[in-house]
Amino acid sequence: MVVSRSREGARRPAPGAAPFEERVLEVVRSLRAGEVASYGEVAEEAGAPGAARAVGNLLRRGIDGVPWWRVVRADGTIASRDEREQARRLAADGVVVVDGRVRR
DNA sequence: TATCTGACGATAG
DNA sequence: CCTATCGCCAGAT
Repeated sequence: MVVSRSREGARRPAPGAAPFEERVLEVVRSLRAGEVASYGEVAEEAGAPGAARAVGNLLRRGIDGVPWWRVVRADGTIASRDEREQARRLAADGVVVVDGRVRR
């Protein structure tokens, strides 16, 4: 039928779906010690492909109870305000960090 | 509704 | 390896 498909490609939150923020936090909380994901991967997992930047802005607010340090840039570099702290936490997780960059 | 802001990402030089 | 751009997104103004 015709209906107006103007916004056809737009990825709007499915009716009843948890808002962006909650979906993202859920993904981050699912990361276990030793696992590292990029902002882009988290965004995709959360059902918001391309929203990597928005993910960073969300974690930037500093939510507690969320392993924010397990999220790094796509190229493995650390991106938090306290790179030292993030590197320290990653190391505690057993992740190899060399020169501010996650080894893989 | 229009802009501005960034813990992003890909690309070109 | 580094800087400059440009595209994208959700939030805040």
